Amino acid sequence: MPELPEVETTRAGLAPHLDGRRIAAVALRRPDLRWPIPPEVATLLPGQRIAGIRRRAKYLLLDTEAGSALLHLGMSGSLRVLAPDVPVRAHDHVDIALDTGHVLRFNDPRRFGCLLWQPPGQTHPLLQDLGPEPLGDTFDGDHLFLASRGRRAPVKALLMDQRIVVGVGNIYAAEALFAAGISPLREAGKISRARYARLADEVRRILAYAIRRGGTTLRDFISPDGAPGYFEQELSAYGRGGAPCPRCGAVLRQATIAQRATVWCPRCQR
DNA sequence: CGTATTCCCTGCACGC
DNA sequence: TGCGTGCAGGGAATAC
Repeated sequence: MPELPEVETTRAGLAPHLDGRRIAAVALRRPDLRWPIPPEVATLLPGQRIAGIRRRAKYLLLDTEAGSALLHLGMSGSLRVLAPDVPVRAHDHVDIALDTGHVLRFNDPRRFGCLLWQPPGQTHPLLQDLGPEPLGDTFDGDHLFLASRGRRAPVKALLMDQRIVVGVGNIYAAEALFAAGISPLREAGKISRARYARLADEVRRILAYAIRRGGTTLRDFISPDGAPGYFEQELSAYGRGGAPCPRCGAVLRQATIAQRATVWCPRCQR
């Protein structure tokens, strides 16, 4: 499923095919994904030149002078640049045809994704309250430490709160907490500054690594497939409940924390 | 305000 | 083989 590294990899893969191109046509096969697709997407985008494609958190913004298309891949969405003769498949909800003849196609079986509109100079409400980028300059251990004071929720919930820091989903929260040796159950407000420094470092390291890996397998976006490059066998904790801890061999525990399946090592993570 | 719960949707892995 | 069931997930909406 697309997490921040997959979204960033998607952005990087699409950019060479989209930058500077003119949009020839927009085809909406479905009027809604998670929310209704606003009319501007179909009425304003055709004829526009693509100034660039940006990422903010797990959102992608396709910028034009008329405004920006705001996309989220949800958990099953994908964007591909395809040759014009590639047949439409199930769940191919939106086509954005380019002047090159290629088509930017949005496929999303579960429709947790969205396609919305952001007028020029405005910030969409969905982007309004987002926290800092984990790979940006303003995210570090002190940020987590200060944001966590007074919080009684488990640290895993804090880490996945997009108002605190963006882009850390269930997989990377589990992996970062494992790497930092912090129990996901620990009360966020009771964790030391030093331990948050370690956690922030691990978040950055793991996300950066995953982006590097994704980048190697998603190079060619003009192709019918291309799976995300973060392979399951590289995960230490996520999805491995009941299996031995890769560091100490103890049986990894699994429980539901903040409504999400969570795996951790009861010996390594305190 | 912070925290917990519910819901959206479909594909897939199960068990019978 | 085919059915039913439960689960997965981001994050907004809702409830406390």
